[in-house]
Amino acid sequence: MVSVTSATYHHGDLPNALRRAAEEVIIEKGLGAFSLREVARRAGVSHAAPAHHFGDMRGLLTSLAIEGFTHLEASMHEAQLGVDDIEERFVAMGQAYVRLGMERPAHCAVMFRHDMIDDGDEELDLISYQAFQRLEDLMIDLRDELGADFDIGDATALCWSSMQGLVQLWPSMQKIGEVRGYRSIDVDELIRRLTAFMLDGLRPR
Amino acid sequence: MVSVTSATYHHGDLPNALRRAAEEVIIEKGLGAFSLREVARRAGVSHAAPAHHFGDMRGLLTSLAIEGFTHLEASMHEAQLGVDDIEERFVAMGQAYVRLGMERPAHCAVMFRHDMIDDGDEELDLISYQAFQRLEDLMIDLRDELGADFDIGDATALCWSSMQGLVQLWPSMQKIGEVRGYRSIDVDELIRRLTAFMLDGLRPR
DNA sequence: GACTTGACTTGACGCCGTCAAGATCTTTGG
DNA sequence: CCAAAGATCTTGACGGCGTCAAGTCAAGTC
Repeated sequence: MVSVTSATYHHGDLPNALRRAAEEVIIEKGLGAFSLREVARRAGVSHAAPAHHFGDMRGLLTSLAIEGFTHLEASMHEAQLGVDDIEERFVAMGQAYVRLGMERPAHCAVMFRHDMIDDGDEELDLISYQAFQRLEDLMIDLRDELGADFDIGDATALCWSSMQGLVQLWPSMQKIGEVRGYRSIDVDELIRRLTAFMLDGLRPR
Repeated sequence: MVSVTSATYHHGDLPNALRRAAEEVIIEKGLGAFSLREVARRAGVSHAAPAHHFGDMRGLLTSLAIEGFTHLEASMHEAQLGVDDIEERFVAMGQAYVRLGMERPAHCAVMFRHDMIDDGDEELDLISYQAFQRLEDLMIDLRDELGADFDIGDATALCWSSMQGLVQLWPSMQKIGEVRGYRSIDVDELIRRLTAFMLDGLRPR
Protein backbone atom coordinates (compact mmCIF):
# COMPACT_ATOMS: atom_id res chain seq x y z
CA MET A 1 0.00 0.00 0.00
CA VAL A 2 1.32 3.40 -0.88
CA SER A 3 1.71 5.99 1.77
CA VAL A 4 -1.40 8.14 1.64
CA THR A 5 -0.33 10.08 4.66
CA SER A 6 2.45 11.82 2.79
CA ALA A 7 -0.20 13.28 0.51
CA THR A 8 -2.40 14.47 3.33
CA TYR A 9 -0.32 15.39 6.30
CA HIS A 10 2.69 16.41 4.29
CA HIS A 11 1.45 18.49 1.44
CA GLY A 12 3.16 17.65 -1.81
CA ASP A 13 4.49 21.11 -2.53
CA LEU A 14 2.94 23.53 -0.11
CA PRO A 15 5.03 26.57 -0.99
CA ASN A 16 3.78 26.41 -4.56
CA ALA A 17 0.21 25.68 -3.52
CA LEU A 18 0.32 28.74 -1.27
CA ARG A 19 1.63 30.93 -4.07
CA ARG A 20 -1.18 29.74 -6.35
CA ALA A 21 -3.76 30.36 -3.64
CA ALA A 22 -2.30 33.80 -2.98
CA GLU A 23 -2.53 34.59 -6.68
CA GLU A 24 -6.19 33.56 -6.62
CA VAL A 25 -7.01 35.72 -3.65
CA ILE A 26 -5.27 38.79 -5.07
CA ILE A 27 -7.03 38.38 -8.41
CA GLU A 28 -10.43 37.90 -6.79
CA LYS A 29 -10.31 40.43 -3.96
CA GLY A 30 -7.33 42.61 -4.72
CA LEU A 31 -4.14 43.10 -2.78
CA GLY A 32 -5.93 45.38 -0.35
CA ALA A 33 -8.07 42.52 0.94
CA PHE A 34 -5.28 39.98 0.91
CA SER A 35 -5.29 37.63 3.87
CA LEU A 36 -2.76 35.01 4.81
CA ARG A 37 -5.38 32.97 6.62
CA GLU A 38 -7.60 32.88 3.56
CA VAL A 39 -4.65 31.69 1.50
CA ALA A 40 -4.00 28.91 4.00
CA ARG A 41 -7.68 27.99 3.94
CA ARG A 42 -7.68 27.65 0.14
CA ALA A 43 -4.56 25.54 0.24
CA GLY A 44 -6.28 23.31 2.77
CA VAL A 45 -3.80 23.83 5.59
CA SER A 46 -3.93 25.48 8.98
CA HIS A 47 -3.57 29.22 9.39
CA ALA A 48 -0.01 28.96 10.67
CA ALA A 49 1.31 26.64 7.98
CA PRO A 50 2.52 29.41 5.63
CA ALA A 51 4.83 30.76 8.30
CA HIS A 52 6.94 27.65 8.19
CA HIS A 53 7.83 28.17 4.53
CA PHE A 54 7.75 31.93 4.13
CA GLY A 55 8.28 33.29 7.61
CA ASP A 56 5.48 35.78 7.36
CA MET A 57 3.13 37.47 4.91
CA ARG A 58 5.92 39.64 3.56
CA GLY A 59 7.84 36.47 2.75
CA LEU A 60 5.03 34.96 0.73
CA LEU A 61 4.46 38.14 -1.25
CA THR A 62 8.18 38.49 -1.84
CA SER A 63 8.18 34.97 -3.22
CA LEU A 64 5.36 35.96 -5.57
CA ALA A 65 7.31 39.03 -6.68
CA ILE A 66 10.36 36.89 -7.43
CA GLU A 67 8.18 34.57 -9.49
CA GLY A 68 6.82 37.60 -11.33
CA PHE A 69 10.24 38.99 -12.22
CA THR A 70 11.37 35.51 -13.25
CA HIS A 71 8.44 35.20 -15.63
CA LEU A 72 9.05 38.70 -16.92
CA GLU A 73 12.69 38.05 -17.59
CA ALA A 74 11.91 34.76 -19.33
CA SER A 75 9.09 36.28 -21.40
CA MET A 76 11.24 39.17 -22.54
CA HIS A 77 13.97 36.72 -23.50
CA GLU A 78 11.68 34.38 -25.43
CA ALA A 79 9.89 37.23 -27.17
CA GLN A 80 13.10 38.17 -28.93
CA LEU A 81 14.08 34.68 -30.07
CA GLY A 82 14.09 34.28 -33.82
CA VAL A 83 13.19 37.91 -34.43
CA ASP A 84 15.93 39.50 -36.48
CA ASP A 85 14.58 42.96 -37.11
CA ILE A 86 15.46 45.21 -34.19
CA GLU A 87 12.27 47.21 -34.38
CA GLU A 88 10.15 44.06 -34.37
CA ARG A 89 12.15 42.89 -31.38
CA PHE A 90 11.31 46.15 -29.66
CA VAL A 91 7.61 45.62 -30.34
CA ALA A 92 7.77 42.02 -29.15
CA MET A 93 9.44 43.11 -25.93
CA GLY A 94 6.72 45.61 -25.16
CA GLN A 95 4.04 43.06 -25.93
CA ALA A 96 5.70 40.53 -23.64
CA TYR A 97 5.81 43.01 -20.79
CA VAL A 98 2.22 44.14 -21.02
CA ARG A 99 0.92 40.65 -21.74
CA LEU A 100 2.42 39.51 -18.46
CA GLY A 101 0.53 42.30 -16.77
CA MET A 102 -2.71 41.03 -18.26
CA GLU A 103 -2.11 37.33 -17.68
CA ARG A 104 -0.55 37.54 -14.24
CA PRO A 105 -2.09 40.56 -12.56
CA ALA A 106 -1.40 39.28 -9.06
CA HIS A 107 2.33 39.17 -9.67
CA CYS A 108 2.28 42.65 -11.17
CA ALA A 109 0.31 43.97 -8.23
CA VAL A 110 3.14 42.95 -5.95
CA MET A 111 6.34 43.42 -7.91
CA PHE A 112 6.89 47.10 -7.15
CA ARG A 113 5.14 47.28 -3.78
CA HIS A 114 8.16 48.11 -1.66
CA ASP A 115 5.92 48.46 1.38
CA MET A 116 4.71 44.85 1.17
CA ILE A 117 7.71 42.87 0.00
CA ASP A 118 11.22 42.46 1.35
CA ASP A 119 13.33 44.94 -0.55
CA GLY A 120 16.53 43.57 0.85
CA ASP A 121 15.95 40.08 -0.52
CA GLU A 122 18.95 39.05 -2.58
CA GLU A 123 17.12 36.78 -5.00
CA LEU A 124 14.57 39.52 -5.68
CA ASP A 125 17.30 42.07 -6.21
CA LEU A 126 19.13 39.81 -8.64
CA ILE A 127 16.22 38.74 -10.81
CA SER A 128 14.66 42.20 -11.00
CA TYR A 129 17.98 43.66 -12.04
CA GLN A 130 18.34 40.97 -14.70
CA ALA A 131 14.91 41.82 -16.08
CA PHE A 132 15.87 45.48 -16.17
CA GLN A 133 19.05 44.62 -18.00
CA ARG A 134 17.16 42.69 -20.68
CA LEU A 135 15.39 45.89 -21.51
CA GLU A 136 18.51 47.97 -21.31
CA ASP A 137 20.42 45.59 -23.59
CA LEU A 138 17.67 45.90 -26.14
CA MET A 139 17.93 49.68 -26.00
CA ILE A 140 21.68 49.44 -26.64
CA ASP A 141 21.09 47.19 -29.64
CA LEU A 142 18.41 49.56 -30.83
CA ARG A 143 20.67 52.57 -30.59
CA ASP A 144 23.47 50.81 -32.42
CA GLU A 145 21.34 49.38 -35.21
CA LEU A 146 19.44 52.62 -35.73
CA GLY A 147 22.66 54.59 -35.70
CA ALA A 148 21.20 56.88 -33.08
CA ASP A 149 22.91 58.53 -30.13
CA PHE A 150 20.21 58.83 -27.48
CA ASP A 151 21.03 58.34 -23.81
CA ILE A 152 20.46 54.73 -22.82
CA GLY A 153 19.23 55.58 -19.35
CA ASP A 154 16.68 58.05 -20.64
CA ALA A 155 15.36 55.73 -23.33
CA THR A 156 15.16 52.79 -20.97
CA ALA A 157 13.31 54.88 -18.43
CA LEU A 158 10.81 55.99 -21.05
CA CYS A 159 10.06 52.52 -22.37
CA TRP A 160 9.94 50.86 -18.99
CA SER A 161 7.67 53.58 -17.61
CA SER A 162 5.26 53.44 -20.52
CA MET A 163 4.85 49.71 -20.31
CA GLN A 164 4.49 49.64 -16.53
CA GLY A 165 2.14 52.61 -16.62
CA LEU A 166 0.02 50.95 -19.26
CA VAL A 167 -0.31 47.84 -17.15
CA GLN A 168 -1.39 49.89 -14.15
CA LEU A 169 -3.73 52.19 -16.05
CA TRP A 170 -5.29 49.53 -18.23
CA PRO A 171 -8.49 49.17 -16.15
CA SER A 172 -9.00 52.94 -16.10
CA MET A 173 -8.43 53.14 -19.84
CA GLN A 174 -10.91 50.36 -20.44
CA LYS A 175 -13.45 52.27 -18.37
CA ILE A 176 -13.00 55.42 -20.42
CA GLY A 177 -13.30 53.33 -23.55
CA GLU A 178 -16.61 51.92 -22.34
CA VAL A 179 -17.96 55.37 -21.50
CA ARG A 180 -17.21 56.48 -25.02
CA GLY A 181 -18.53 53.31 -26.57
CA TYR A 182 -15.28 52.19 -28.14
CA ARG A 183 -15.05 48.55 -28.97
CA SER A 184 -12.55 46.77 -26.78
CA ILE A 185 -8.95 47.35 -27.75
CA ASP A 186 -6.50 44.63 -28.69
CA VAL A 187 -3.52 45.06 -26.41
CA ASP A 188 -0.92 43.71 -28.80
CA GLU A 189 -2.10 46.11 -31.48
CA LEU A 190 -2.04 49.05 -29.06
CA ILE A 191 1.50 48.21 -28.02
CA ARG A 192 2.51 48.02 -31.66
CA ARG A 193 1.24 51.54 -32.22
CA LEU A 194 2.72 52.96 -29.00
CA THR A 195 6.12 51.43 -29.70
CA ALA A 196 5.91 52.95 -33.16
CA PHE A 197 5.68 56.40 -31.56
CA MET A 198 8.65 55.64 -29.36
CA LEU A 199 10.70 54.28 -32.24
CA ASP A 200 10.01 57.45 -34.20
CA GLY A 201 11.14 59.43 -31.20
CA LEU A 202 14.35 57.46 -30.85
CA ARG A 203 15.28 57.31 -34.53
CA PRO A 204 17.85 59.85 -35.71
CA ARG A 205 16.16 62.58 -37.69
CA MET B 1 -15.85 83.77 26.71
CA VAL B 2 -15.53 81.82 23.49
CA SER B 3 -16.77 78.29 23.31
CA VAL B 4 -13.75 76.07 23.89
CA THR B 5 -15.84 72.94 23.87
CA SER B 6 -16.46 73.21 20.17
CA ALA B 7 -12.73 72.90 19.67
CA THR B 8 -12.36 69.88 21.90
CA TYR B 9 -15.47 67.75 21.74
CA HIS B 10 -16.45 68.89 18.31
CA HIS B 11 -13.35 68.79 16.23
CA GLY B 12 -12.96 71.82 14.03
CA ASP B 13 -12.68 69.99 10.74
CA LEU B 14 -12.31 66.31 11.41
CA PRO B 15 -12.70 65.07 7.83
CA ASN B 16 -9.69 67.11 6.78
CA ALA B 17 -7.71 66.17 9.86
CA LEU B 18 -8.37 62.51 9.10
CA ARG B 19 -7.24 62.91 5.49
CA ARG B 20 -4.01 64.54 6.65
CA ALA B 21 -3.43 61.80 9.19
CA ALA B 22 -4.14 59.16 6.55
CA GLU B 23 -1.63 60.81 4.25
CA GLU B 24 0.94 60.69 7.05
CA VAL B 25 0.37 57.03 7.75
CA ILE B 26 0.56 56.02 4.09
CA ILE B 27 3.78 57.98 3.60
CA GLU B 28 5.38 56.54 6.73
CA LYS B 29 4.24 52.92 6.60
CA GLY B 30 2.87 52.45 3.12
CA LEU B 31 -0.63 51.65 2.00
CA GLY B 32 -0.10 48.01 2.91
CA ALA B 33 0.15 48.85 6.60
CA PHE B 34 -2.61 51.42 6.54
CA SER B 35 -4.88 51.34 9.56
CA LEU B 36 -8.01 53.31 10.20
CA ARG B 37 -7.51 53.11 13.96
CA GLU B 38 -4.02 54.55 13.69
CA VAL B 39 -5.40 57.41 11.62
CA ALA B 40 -8.01 58.10 14.28
CA ARG B 41 -5.32 57.96 16.97
CA ARG B 42 -3.20 60.55 15.15
CA ALA B 43 -6.18 62.82 14.71
CA GLY B 44 -6.85 62.50 18.44
CA VAL B 45 -10.29 60.95 18.15
CA SER B 46 -11.78 57.58 18.97
CA HIS B 47 -11.40 54.62 16.68
CA ALA B 48 -14.98 54.85 15.43
CA ALA B 49 -15.01 58.57 14.70
CA PRO B 50 -13.91 58.24 11.04
CA ALA B 51 -16.95 56.11 10.26
CA HIS B 52 -19.25 59.01 10.97
CA HIS B 53 -17.72 61.10 8.19
CA PHE B 54 -16.54 58.54 5.67
CA GLY B 55 -18.66 55.47 6.36
CA ASP B 56 -15.72 53.11 6.28
CA MET B 57 -12.08 52.79 5.30
CA ARG B 58 -12.96 52.66 1.63
CA GLY B 59 -14.75 55.98 2.04
CA LEU B 60 -11.73 57.71 3.55
CA LEU B 61 -9.39 56.41 0.88
CA THR B 62 -11.87 57.40 -1.82
CA SER B 63 -11.89 60.89 -0.38
CA LEU B 64 -8.09 60.93 -0.59
CA ALA B 65 -8.25 59.78 -4.21
CA ILE B 66 -10.70 62.56 -5.06
CA GLU B 67 -8.34 65.05 -3.44
CA GLY B 68 -5.50 63.61 -5.51
CA PHE B 69 -7.32 63.93 -8.82
CA THR B 70 -8.42 67.43 -7.87
CA HIS B 71 -4.83 68.46 -7.22
CA LEU B 72 -3.73 66.77 -10.42
CA GLU B 73 -6.34 68.53 -12.50
CA ALA B 74 -5.48 71.88 -10.94
CA SER B 75 -1.72 71.37 -11.33
CA MET B 76 -2.07 70.41 -14.96
CA HIS B 77 -4.20 73.48 -15.54
CA GLU B 78 -1.84 75.88 -13.78
CA ALA B 79 1.21 74.41 -15.42
CA GLN B 80 -0.03 75.53 -18.81
CA LEU B 81 -0.96 79.08 -17.83
CA GLY B 82 1.10 81.70 -19.61
CA VAL B 83 3.02 79.15 -21.63
CA ASP B 84 2.43 79.87 -25.29
CA ASP B 85 4.68 77.33 -26.97
CA ILE B 86 2.78 74.07 -27.33
CA GLU B 87 5.87 71.93 -26.81
CA GLU B 88 6.77 73.79 -23.64
CA ARG B 89 3.19 73.29 -22.48
CA PHE B 90 3.63 69.58 -23.08
CA VAL B 91 6.78 69.54 -20.99
CA ALA B 92 5.12 71.54 -18.22
CA MET B 93 2.22 69.12 -18.14
CA GLY B 94 4.49 66.14 -17.72
CA GLN B 95 6.42 67.90 -14.99
CA ALA B 96 3.20 68.78 -13.17
CA TYR B 97 2.05 65.16 -13.25
CA VAL B 98 5.25 63.64 -12.00
CA ARG B 99 5.87 66.38 -9.47
CA LEU B 100 2.53 65.57 -7.89
CA GLY B 101 3.68 61.97 -7.62
CA MET B 102 6.78 63.10 -5.74
CA GLU B 103 5.09 65.67 -3.52
CA ARG B 104 1.92 63.74 -2.72
CA PRO B 105 2.87 60.08 -2.82
CA ALA B 106 0.00 59.03 -0.57
CA HIS B 107 -2.59 60.35 -2.99
CA CYS B 108 -0.86 58.68 -5.91
CA ALA B 109 -0.72 55.39 -4.02
CA VAL B 110 -4.50 55.41 -3.82
CA MET B 111 -5.75 57.03 -7.01
CA PHE B 112 -5.75 53.93 -9.19
CA ARG B 113 -6.28 51.29 -6.51
CA HIS B 114 -9.68 50.06 -7.63
CA ASP B 115 -9.60 47.40 -4.94
CA MET B 116 -9.40 49.94 -2.13
CA ILE B 117 -11.54 52.87 -3.26
CA ASP B 118 -15.15 53.16 -4.35
CA ASP B 119 -15.08 52.95 -8.12
CA GLY B 120 -18.73 53.86 -8.39
CA ASP B 121 -18.31 57.19 -6.61
CA GLU B 122 -19.70 59.95 -8.80
CA GLU B 123 -17.39 62.71 -7.62
CA LEU B 124 -14.37 60.48 -8.19
CA ASP B 125 -15.59 59.54 -11.63
CA LEU B 126 -16.14 63.15 -12.59
CA ILE B 127 -12.87 64.63 -11.39
CA SER B 128 -10.73 61.79 -12.71
CA TYR B 129 -12.38 62.12 -16.09
CA GLN B 130 -11.74 65.87 -16.04
CA ALA B 131 -8.07 65.27 -15.31
CA PHE B 132 -7.90 62.81 -18.16
CA GLN B 133 -9.54 65.33 -20.46
CA ARG B 134 -6.96 67.98 -19.58
CA LEU B 135 -4.33 65.68 -20.98
CA GLU B 136 -6.41 64.74 -23.98
CA ASP B 137 -7.13 68.37 -24.82
CA LEU B 138 -3.43 69.07 -24.76
CA MET B 139 -2.83 66.22 -27.16
CA ILE B 140 -5.43 67.66 -29.53
CA ASP B 141 -3.77 71.07 -29.40
CA LEU B 142 -0.44 69.39 -29.94
CA ARG B 143 -1.62 67.52 -32.99
CA ASP B 144 -3.17 70.62 -34.50
CA GLU B 145 -0.23 72.92 -33.85
CA LEU B 146 2.31 70.37 -35.04
CA GLY B 147 0.24 69.62 -38.12
CA ALA B 148 0.40 65.92 -37.29
CA ASP B 149 -2.27 63.29 -37.73
CA PHE B 150 -1.61 60.80 -34.95
CA ASP B 151 -4.50 59.09 -33.16
CA ILE B 152 -5.45 61.07 -30.07
CA GLY B 153 -6.32 57.98 -28.04
CA ASP B 154 -2.99 56.33 -28.77
CA ALA B 155 -0.95 59.43 -28.01
CA THR B 156 -2.86 60.13 -24.81
CA ALA B 157 -2.40 56.54 -23.69
CA LEU B 158 1.34 56.76 -24.33
CA CYS B 159 1.87 60.01 -22.44
CA TRP B 160 -0.38 59.14 -19.54
CA SER B 161 1.23 55.72 -19.19
CA SER B 162 4.77 57.03 -19.24
CA MET B 163 4.09 59.63 -16.58
CA GLN B 164 2.17 57.25 -14.32
CA GLY B 165 4.77 54.52 -14.86
CA LEU B 166 7.56 56.91 -14.01
CA VAL B 167 5.87 57.85 -10.75
CA GLN B 168 5.45 54.21 -9.81
CA LEU B 169 8.91 53.11 -10.88
CA TRP B 170 10.77 56.09 -9.49
CA PRO B 171 11.99 54.33 -6.31
CA SER B 172 13.22 51.35 -8.33
CA MET B 173 15.00 53.64 -10.77
CA GLN B 174 16.63 55.52 -7.92
CA LYS B 175 17.86 52.21 -6.53
CA ILE B 176 19.43 51.22 -9.84
CA GLY B 177 20.99 54.64 -10.04
CA GLU B 178 22.54 54.18 -6.60
CA VAL B 179 23.92 50.75 -7.51
CA ARG B 180 25.63 52.28 -10.50
CA GLY B 181 26.82 55.30 -8.59
CA TYR B 182 24.92 57.88 -10.60
CA ARG B 183 24.39 61.17 -8.93
CA SER B 184 20.74 61.73 -8.14
CA ILE B 185 18.63 62.75 -11.08
CA ASP B 186 16.63 65.96 -11.31
CA VAL B 187 13.07 64.91 -12.09
CA ASP B 188 12.12 68.02 -14.04
CA GLU B 189 15.16 67.59 -16.24
CA LEU B 190 14.40 63.91 -16.83
CA ILE B 191 10.82 64.73 -17.80
CA ARG B 192 12.10 67.35 -20.20
CA ARG B 193 14.25 64.75 -21.94
CA LEU B 194 11.55 62.07 -21.98
CA THR B 195 8.94 64.43 -23.38
CA ALA B 196 11.47 65.40 -26.04
CA PHE B 197 11.53 61.76 -27.17
CA MET B 198 7.76 61.65 -27.26
CA LEU B 199 7.50 64.92 -29.14
CA ASP B 200 9.92 63.61 -31.75
CA GLY B 201 7.76 60.53 -32.03
CA LEU B 202 4.58 62.54 -32.50
CA ARG B 203 5.97 65.14 -34.89
CA PRO B 204 5.22 64.56 -38.55
CA ARG B 205 8.30 63.30 -40.33
C1' DG C 1 -37.03 74.07 28.82
C1' DA C 2 -38.23 69.60 26.36
C1' DC C 3 -36.92 67.65 21.98
C1' DT C 4 -34.39 66.72 17.95
C1' DT C 5 -30.13 66.43 15.50
C1' DG C 6 -25.34 65.92 14.64
C1' DA C 7 -20.61 64.66 16.55
C1' DC C 8 -18.24 61.62 18.87
C1' DT C 9 -17.27 57.63 22.44
C1' DT C 10 -17.55 53.07 24.35
C1' DG C 11 -17.94 48.34 24.00
C1' DA C 12 -18.46 44.25 21.51
C1' DC C 13 -17.83 41.01 17.63
C1' DG C 14 -15.26 38.24 14.44
C1' DC C 15 -11.19 38.24 11.46
C1' DC C 16 -6.46 39.03 11.01
C1' DG C 17 -0.96 38.20 11.55
C1' DT C 18 2.17 36.21 14.51
C1' DC C 19 4.23 33.57 18.20
C1' DA C 20 4.77 29.43 21.27
C1' DA C 21 3.88 24.80 22.08
C1' DG C 22 2.45 20.39 20.69
C1' DA C 23 1.42 16.63 17.41
C1' DT C 24 2.75 13.73 13.53
C1' DC C 25 5.42 11.92 9.94
C1' DT C 26 10.35 11.16 7.84
C1' DT C 27 14.93 10.53 8.14
C1' DT C 28 19.03 9.29 10.17
C1' DG C 29 22.51 7.08 13.12
C1' DG C 30 23.91 3.37 15.83
C1' DC D 1 15.59 -2.47 13.90
C1' DC D 2 14.68 1.18 16.67
C1' DA D 3 15.26 5.36 18.93
C1' DA D 4 16.69 10.09 18.40
C1' DA D 5 16.46 14.12 15.49
C1' DG D 6 14.36 16.96 12.36
C1' DA D 7 10.98 18.63 9.19
C1' DT D 8 6.13 19.58 8.58
C1' DC D 9 1.98 20.96 10.04
C1' DT D 10 -1.77 21.92 13.94
C1' DT D 11 -3.71 24.08 17.93
C1' DG D 12 -4.28 27.74 20.96
C1' DA D 13 -3.38 32.25 22.43
C1' DC D 14 -2.41 37.26 22.01
C1' DG D 15 -3.14 41.96 20.60
C1' DG D 16 -4.59 44.83 16.70
C1' DC D 17 -7.80 45.57 13.20
C1' DG D 18 -12.59 47.17 10.73
C1' DT D 19 -17.19 47.57 11.69
C1' DC D 20 -21.61 47.69 13.98
C1' DA D 21 -24.83 48.94 17.90
C1' DA D 22 -25.71 51.58 21.72
C1' DG D 23 -24.75 55.34 24.51
C1' DT D 24 -23.08 60.24 25.69
C1' DC D 25 -22.70 64.96 24.96
C1' DA D 26 -23.20 69.69 22.89
C1' DA D 27 -26.05 72.75 20.02
C1' DG D 28 -29.88 74.26 17.71
C1' DT D 29 -35.33 74.35 17.37
C1' DC D 30 -39.87 75.06 18.78
